Amino acid sequence: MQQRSETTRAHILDAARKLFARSGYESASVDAICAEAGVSKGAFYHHFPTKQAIFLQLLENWLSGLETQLETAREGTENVAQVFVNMTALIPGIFRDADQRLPMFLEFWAQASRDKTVWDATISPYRRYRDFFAELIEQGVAEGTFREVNPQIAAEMIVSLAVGTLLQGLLDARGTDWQQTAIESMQIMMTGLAKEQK
Amino acid sequence: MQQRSETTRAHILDAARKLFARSGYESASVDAICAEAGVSKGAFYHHFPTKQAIFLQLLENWLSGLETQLETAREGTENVAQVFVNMTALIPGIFRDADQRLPMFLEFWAQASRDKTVWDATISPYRRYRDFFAELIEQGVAEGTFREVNPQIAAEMIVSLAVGTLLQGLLDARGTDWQQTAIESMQIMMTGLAKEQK
DNA sequence: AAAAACATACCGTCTGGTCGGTTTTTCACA
DNA sequence: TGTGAAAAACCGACCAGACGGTATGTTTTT
Repeated sequence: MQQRSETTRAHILDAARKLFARSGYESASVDAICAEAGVSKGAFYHHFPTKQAIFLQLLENWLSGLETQLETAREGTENVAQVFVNMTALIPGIFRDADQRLPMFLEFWAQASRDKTVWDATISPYRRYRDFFAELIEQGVAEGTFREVNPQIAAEMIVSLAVGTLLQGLLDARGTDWQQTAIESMQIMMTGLAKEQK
Repeated sequence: MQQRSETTRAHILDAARKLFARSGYESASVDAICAEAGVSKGAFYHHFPTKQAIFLQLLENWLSGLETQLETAREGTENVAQVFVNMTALIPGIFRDADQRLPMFLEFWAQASRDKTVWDATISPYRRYRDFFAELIEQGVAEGTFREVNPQIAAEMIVSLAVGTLLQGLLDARGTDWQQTAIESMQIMMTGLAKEQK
């Protein structure tokens, strides 16, 4: 069986995620990752060709996980309002993970703006998120829930709001109740998008 | 006169800004910065005690510049709507600068989440931005322009939207007209905040 | 026994920072 | 205004250590 191999690989990935989050991509040395994982350098380079490869693997894992969560929120719903209610329920979990992952996320983006390989790996899931929300808005417009807004732009606005709120939550963790801010921001935005005001 | 000294210092700062943006904080070596600036390593360490010091100086310069721009947008205005109109006019300039500065900005935030010194330098100007918008919202509520929203939360929403839009504009530069998105997002948000709907 | 998984010693390179020396600027005083 | 010495500005060779990656050997699984 290849069980030992898979365990080792998982240990390395986990250690890398921890160290990237703690000290950043450049500062987290391969040696340190190996030490944290309790394996040798030989094992590391047996599983991953370069340091960047493990970085890309972590990126892939995280982004596809997020996508799954989003699609789950839409599953089985018939109107748009219901989807956004479901998404509100996701917020605590997202914030819980964020502390661990966001510093790494910032590095992803910083690297993506310079490195074509990282950019490719980042941009396609990101565009899928955007399209996901654009479809949702379009559906809402068709349903009569939303005004006749441009779905692409509204989708970009949603992503901006999400990213911006997460980043502020990361930076100023103990200053505010960021979950509350996320929910209320979403409500203000929904009011701005809604067709009929009460 | 200390003119030579000041010129050298300016050269170093400018070279550092360029290289940090191009290759990132860690990858931009002191040697490379010196070469770009056309000075020696001795000159570098005569003006800045460490590599991090120059990083902090650039952060300070940028953030205080942004603050000045914001305050200019408020100057001489009497109602809140006017301020936001003025701010809209700032958008093209901000986006023009962003390409050069945002990768570095991402690094600032990534570092701020780990390094107390960088965090301190980042958080206080950031809080001033937030308070600036909170005051603005409060004024709008008092004027009767806005609904009775929580000014702090609305301010956080504005900053989130700004940061998120800029980041997307950086990442997906050629995919959308981001200035247009920024303006329309702002309008949607204003509609959500406004007291009376047309 | 073949192959996959893992260990370890090692290498060339690059890094931030130092240090002793040289050049340029400043300024008190003649 | 000229001058000379102190101070500031600048130079560039050098260092100790850390880094990503490799090469070769050993253990474990198939």
